[in-house]
Amino acid sequence: MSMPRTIDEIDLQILHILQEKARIPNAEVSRQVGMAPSAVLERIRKLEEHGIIEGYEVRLNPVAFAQGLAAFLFIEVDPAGNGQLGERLSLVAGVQEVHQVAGPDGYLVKLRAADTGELGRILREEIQHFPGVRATRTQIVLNTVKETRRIDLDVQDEAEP
Amino acid sequence: MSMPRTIDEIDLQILHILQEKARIPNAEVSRQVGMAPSAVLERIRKLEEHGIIEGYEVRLNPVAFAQGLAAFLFIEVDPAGNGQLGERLSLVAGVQEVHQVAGPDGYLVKLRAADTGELGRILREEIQHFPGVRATRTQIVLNTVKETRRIDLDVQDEAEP
DNA sequence: CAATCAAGAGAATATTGTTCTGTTATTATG
DNA sequence: CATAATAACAGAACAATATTCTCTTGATTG
Repeated sequence: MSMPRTIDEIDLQILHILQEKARIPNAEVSRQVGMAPSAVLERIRKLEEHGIIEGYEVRLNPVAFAQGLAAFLFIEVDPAGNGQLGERLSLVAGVQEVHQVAGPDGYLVKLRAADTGELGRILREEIQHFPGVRATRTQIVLNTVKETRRIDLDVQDEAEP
Repeated sequence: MSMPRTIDEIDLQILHILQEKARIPNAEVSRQVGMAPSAVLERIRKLEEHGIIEGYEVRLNPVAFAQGLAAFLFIEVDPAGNGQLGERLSLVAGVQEVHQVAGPDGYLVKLRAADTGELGRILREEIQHFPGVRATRTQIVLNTVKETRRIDLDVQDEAEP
């Protein structure tokens, strides 16, 4: 039996194209990488099966949905930590990211709201009452220089998840 | 002259479908919202033209590209602020987000690296030498509970950008 | 009450997605 | 070694989709 092939140059080309514009037609990708559509399709399917491609997303303009304000919260937790806190935080309206972090211990939360009024309300009326929350530090985003999920496709090793 | 229509229920349905799975065929979207493909295509194009849809992205597994470690840096800046710092930070390998924040003033940076060794190297050999950097605080992500860019499509008002 | 325009249905056609088959190169395996 | 198994791909065939066009409708406006 032979191994299922690792990520090669052509895979990287395909992924690079998809990172630029994920809704591009398969036939167009084939043209750009110089292979038959069937071959490209097979590669993309394998990348999906192996969990290297996790999904495809549309990027929406937050301003158009009254979510123009971004903020990061650092939430310091009680020593007798509540295990459900992360889950509860992730359900709050506008919360896009919840990470458990070290140094110092706590949660880092990224959220979006319409304005500072709404942000304050969420903090005061929701998050600060969650059990396990000892203190919160809020950092409001004044200006976003970069915001992406792209991965540099040159420095890669491969490893199946 | 009549106005170019605001975001309505059908637009929200379409955007919701695309947020789930952006590479879904147009014809399938039409079926799900009960409209002709031509009509859905026109709507999607307008959403793109108006900047409500900003683009389509593939989501890759960071582990497959030796970017399994995530960290947030808070970078405190010199009072005599250097205007280029944000740009420089955004060019560092692995950096996915750079936000200028208030309270206290500085930059919040999200970056990915293979491991703590590489992270340390980036901090020591690159970021800490950038002019304008006074101090950095590093928070390493132990566990990510949620990480998305989706927007809740129910609480929306509409507003063209 | 036309004239104008946005919005969409439906048909026509260009293009693409997907499956299938055959070929080649590579790798196990007896 | 020989040969069986497998991965990877091209190319063709067909199914499905994307896209354009035309026509209709309903709303708005001068």
